[in-house]
Amino acid sequence: MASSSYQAPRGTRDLYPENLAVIRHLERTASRLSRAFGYSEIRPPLFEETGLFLRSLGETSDVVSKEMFTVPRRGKANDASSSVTGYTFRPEGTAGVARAYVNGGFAQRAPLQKWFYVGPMFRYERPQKGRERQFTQFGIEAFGAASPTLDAEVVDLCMRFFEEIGFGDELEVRVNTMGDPSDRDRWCEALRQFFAPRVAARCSDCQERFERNVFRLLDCKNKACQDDNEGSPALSEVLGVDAQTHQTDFLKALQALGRKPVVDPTIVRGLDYYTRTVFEVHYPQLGARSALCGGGRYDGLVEEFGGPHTPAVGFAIGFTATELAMAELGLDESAAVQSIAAESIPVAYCVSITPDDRPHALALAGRLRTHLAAAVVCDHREKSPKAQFKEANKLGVRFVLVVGPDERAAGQVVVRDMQTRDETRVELLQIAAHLAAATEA
RNA sequence: GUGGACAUAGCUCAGUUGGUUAGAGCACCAGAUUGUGGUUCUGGGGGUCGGGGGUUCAAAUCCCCUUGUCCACCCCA
Repeated sequence: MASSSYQAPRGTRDLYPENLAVIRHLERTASRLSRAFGYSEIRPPLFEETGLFLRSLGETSDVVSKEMFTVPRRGKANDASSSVTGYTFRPEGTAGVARAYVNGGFAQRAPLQKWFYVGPMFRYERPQKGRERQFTQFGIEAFGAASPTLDAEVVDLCMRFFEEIGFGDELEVRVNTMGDPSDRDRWCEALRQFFAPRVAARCSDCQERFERNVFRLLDCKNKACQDDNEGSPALSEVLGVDAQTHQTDFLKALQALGRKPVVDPTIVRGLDYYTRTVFEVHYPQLGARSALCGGGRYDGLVEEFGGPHTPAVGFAIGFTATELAMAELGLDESAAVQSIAAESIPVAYCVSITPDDRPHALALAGRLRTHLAAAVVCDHREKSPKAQFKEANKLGVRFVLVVGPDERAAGQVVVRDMQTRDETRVELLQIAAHLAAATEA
């Protein structure tokens, strides 16, 4: 189908100029909002030692067990003195950022760090609606504070992001707690004891989950399995006092911020590092892939990476699903997006009448570029004057500058305003000032 | 990894029970008397009908294989 025999790798897409305005809007909003909340940008590498992700995400997680883009280490592959077996393109941002936090010595010299990042992530998955092998995430990570008010502020920042993009009441924040590690261990044990005698009667997926991650038995969509969940031990039964207090204070703080979270016990994040607060933001109309954002607290991760015990909380927003939701709500054509698209429209097109005029039109464009903020272009395809006007119109250019034999003889240029169709003759030396003034008005 | 649908021009798609040089709209390029745009009119370029094999006098159309895409499951942003 394509004229080229090469195609973009499965699960990736080319972002052409015409599609980039929406993405830029998301990037700029992320950056502006993060700074407003006191977060600074961090850029860790796009790939890390494979072991980093094994350690942080958990070897049984789907991400690690079947979705990693990994390249083997070259040369010293058999070097037993090195623990590095290979490198993996980051499937998520938290692990790399936490590693950078430890390596930078922040835990000792300035424990409180609030960081954000925007960039590509990679997962070797079967692509489908809202899911790609290379996708972009905007994430924030706040280290060094254990207070539930920080959890609430993080959720607020997340919601503010969507509000700035133009979302309204369509979004839903769902929150839950995973407890502290000891709570989770107790809960896990209780669940295993509860389900061990009955797992054989459940669906094949659940048999898998029982071995891999018992928590997931709880959100199985199979009706029979849901019924079977009746009477299973709840985390709240084994939740420690500290984690419990954290959760109630977190909810209070959210209310103080005017947020109305839905407490949803089925939110059990798939990654090992979460503790206490977990949350997701959903756009329910999106169906299968309705989660736009996932996040939570991970108080043990920094320690896991060799740093001192450091509480931390963060989230990641996926642009792919966000773009889909935006398109559904018409937000991809918002004034903000259109104004970004307009940035790449040239302000002027220098038309040459005869072949002899071409070098002069080219030179005029060149001179104007140093004086004007917006782009100035001219023809390079030997088009007729009429065709040049057509192209200028197609580009949406505001002014056409006509360079012909008459104008050259007079040391002037005809400036045509494509909106009003007014034409005025302007001295060569005053064109930049003329255009600047006309653009202001 | 499992299942389903689809694959014709740059894009969106027609193509009747297999039958002559495969079409439309949009886009692109060029014209419609003298140096000027958005409408209209005329003309033009562009397709190994995803690829390979088979059935047939004849295949875009039927069969097999292959590659790719989309959708869903698992799981996740």
